[in-house]
Amino acid sequence: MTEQHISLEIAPSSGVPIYRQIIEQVRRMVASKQLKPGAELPSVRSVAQSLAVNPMTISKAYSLLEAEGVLQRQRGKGMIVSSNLPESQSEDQRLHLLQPAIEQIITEARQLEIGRETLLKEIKARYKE
Amino acid sequence: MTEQHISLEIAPSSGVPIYRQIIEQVRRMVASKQLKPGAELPSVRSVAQSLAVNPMTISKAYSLLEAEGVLQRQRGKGMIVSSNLPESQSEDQRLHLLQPAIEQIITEARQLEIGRETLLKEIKARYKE
DNA sequence: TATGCTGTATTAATACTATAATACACATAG
DNA sequence: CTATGTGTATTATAGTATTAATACAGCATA
Repeated sequence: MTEQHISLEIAPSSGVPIYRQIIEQVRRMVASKQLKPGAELPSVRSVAQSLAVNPMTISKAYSLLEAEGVLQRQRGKGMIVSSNLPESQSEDQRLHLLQPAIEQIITEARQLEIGRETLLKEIKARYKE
Repeated sequence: MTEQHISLEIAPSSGVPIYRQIIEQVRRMVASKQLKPGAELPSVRSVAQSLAVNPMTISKAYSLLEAEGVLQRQRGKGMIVSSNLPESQSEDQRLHLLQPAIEQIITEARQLEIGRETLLKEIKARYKE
């Protein structure tokens, strides 16, 4: 079964549609090779159950990821990460996927008049690796 | 007229409803006193025009902010920042409003396997104050 | 008083998001 | 073959988001 045990999460009150939150998470995990080409994704029904959402919502996310080329469908089995993906993502390329979040947090910090050093200090404190 | 010249922005492709983006920005500017109690907000129609959006969408945001107590309506004139707001927001309190964005960017960085130092360096480079 | 500015209400239409309950074709393990 | 597991399609329903075109009441001022 090769359980990858990846965990998908949603922020119910964020305003971002559930299927989009799923898509973005899978995209990031594929880009970082936490999900390698050929890896199986958890089934639509299991994700739906653990997130307490409708299976069709997860199916929609998977379908769009398939259309995007990130996933491949295996009839009767499940979804796997595409085997023919653009070459290994360098850290610079992955950083590109993080840009929107960086722009967002800087905008919010500016509007809150929270200076750069305070922001950096806060992230340093919260980001345990 | 006391033009405050505050600028509201939206990210059309973010999935977050426009009226929620407006609400969050105003909340932050009020918390940081960039919008002080009594300050006039730009009119529904002017914001709608500059964002190329329907006036009712902005009106909805303003109405919800009024219900929340952040804004007060002046019939026939416009919206102003409430005069009886909870006392001055300390930086700690403002930092609280930033927590969701911090959680979000750390989650994304982890999924992209971008380490703390890389993240900090990138923010430092982008945040010019 | 007339003009022009506020926010808002109304009605209608459209689109998107999500849920629920079924059903189907396919694959695989027993 | 049977049972169970894939993803997906269908139909119906609901709530939300957004737009459009009007209209109205209140305020300010020339």
